[in-house]
Amino acid sequence: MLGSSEMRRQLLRSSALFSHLGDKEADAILAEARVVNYAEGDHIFAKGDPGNSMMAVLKGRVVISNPSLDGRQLVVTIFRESDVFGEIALLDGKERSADASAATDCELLVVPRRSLLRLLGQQPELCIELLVVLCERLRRTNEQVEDFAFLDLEARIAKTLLRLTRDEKGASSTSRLGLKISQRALGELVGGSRESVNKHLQDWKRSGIIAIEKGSILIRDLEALTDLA
Amino acid sequence: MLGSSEMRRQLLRSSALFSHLGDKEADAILAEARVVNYAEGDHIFAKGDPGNSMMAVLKGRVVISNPSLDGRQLVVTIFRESDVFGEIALLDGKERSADASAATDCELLVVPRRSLLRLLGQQPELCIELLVVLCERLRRTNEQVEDFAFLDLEARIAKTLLRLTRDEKGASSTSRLGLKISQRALGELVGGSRESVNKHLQDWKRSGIIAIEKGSILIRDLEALTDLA
DNA sequence: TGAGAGGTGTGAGGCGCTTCACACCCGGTT
DNA sequence: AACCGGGTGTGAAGCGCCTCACACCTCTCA
Repeated sequence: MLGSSEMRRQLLRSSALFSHLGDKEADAILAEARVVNYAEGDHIFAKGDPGNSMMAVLKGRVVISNPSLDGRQLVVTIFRESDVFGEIALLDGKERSADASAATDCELLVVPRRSLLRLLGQQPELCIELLVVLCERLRRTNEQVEDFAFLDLEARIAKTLLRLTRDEKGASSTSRLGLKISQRALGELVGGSRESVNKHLQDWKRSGIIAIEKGSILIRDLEALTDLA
Repeated sequence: MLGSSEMRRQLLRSSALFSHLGDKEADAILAEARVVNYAEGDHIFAKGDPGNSMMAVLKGRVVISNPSLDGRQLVVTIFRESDVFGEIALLDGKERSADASAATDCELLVVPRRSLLRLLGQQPELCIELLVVLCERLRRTNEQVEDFAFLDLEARIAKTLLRLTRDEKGASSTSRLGLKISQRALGELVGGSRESVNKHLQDWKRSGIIAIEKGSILIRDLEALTDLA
């Protein structure tokens, strides 16, 4: 257990937000943060909950989604290792603005509101780092609004398909661009029905743009897909 | 001109973001900021421009909109006195993410990137203030995504109608809730066509929810409108 | 082995919204 | 006067997407 404290620092710094922290600051956060495990499907927090903590993903996937009155759902984002989420409610002290649940088994670092606020007051650098994270978030969300306003379902599917394969296979060296996702889940990502998603995928399969095998989607003509988006 | 420096500080502090600044800090910003005037309809910046400044609205209205390829437009927000905008591009140093133009004659305080960044590093309080502003922005944008995903055009019109009257007449004491806006502009706000907007307004007029006179929309049954949204 | 759950494929019908087309009204211009 | 541009009102046609309904496939579990 001797190396444990250094290991924990490394863990913390694997998140973009905390990557520039010195040992002292890292320890300050770690002293008050807890590591929590969730099993696939677990509820992490719900829209409307008081937001008194922020999370960093250490392992696994977390989906952020918005419930609608009639039971439908819109998946807003999927967070992975080294991402940080839940900052909004934490910063302004209001309610959580969306649901979060574990898409896979996962491990989260939970930072309580108080600790982080105190640290932000002392660490302008961390503060600026967080500003940048929020800016990125804002750009993505703005783009989402734009997409809903201007793009039809087909284009939105194409776009998110590309995005998903991009950051899924980011560093890995898979020769073929493949993607394993249920059509219902894809529908929730793009704000469409499962049936409509299926129909577009079938169209694309017929034109040779994609192939579907074993519940996985393979992209055969990346260029054509990019044109659609 | 003796009182000018104190007046200028007051001007700066009228923006929520800068309201807690001390004299020294206020002067530091003011020394490098310029006041610029725009006439109604003027272009302030365009999507894709390099973002090397941030603006605070001192007088007038600024519309932030997103252009689409086919010439349509979506109005994202309308900023007014004491609002701040353009922080995103400033903070991450990338391109402007939307168009900005003057909805009325207006007066803006333009803060250059360098000055603000330097100040942010020295002033944790300002930094946190800015974080809060960004959080609010994010919440609004998230809600917009939600609205596009779940609400039909009618509900979106109802909602923005309510919002517009709310913050238009915020402090003023107009007995009747009225609103002067062209139906085309309303369409751009809600992401719909001018014709569709008109048809819904006519429906509402027939049911006595609103009245239309002289190009102005009067809300007669606020409750009914709230139900629709 | 059979039942049930969850994912997939596909057609019919319907609703909401867009586009197009046109008519009307008003205020300003020449 | 005649004329224009901009805002408004309205109907017809069409398309995109949704819902509903149903068939099929595969995996898991009793």
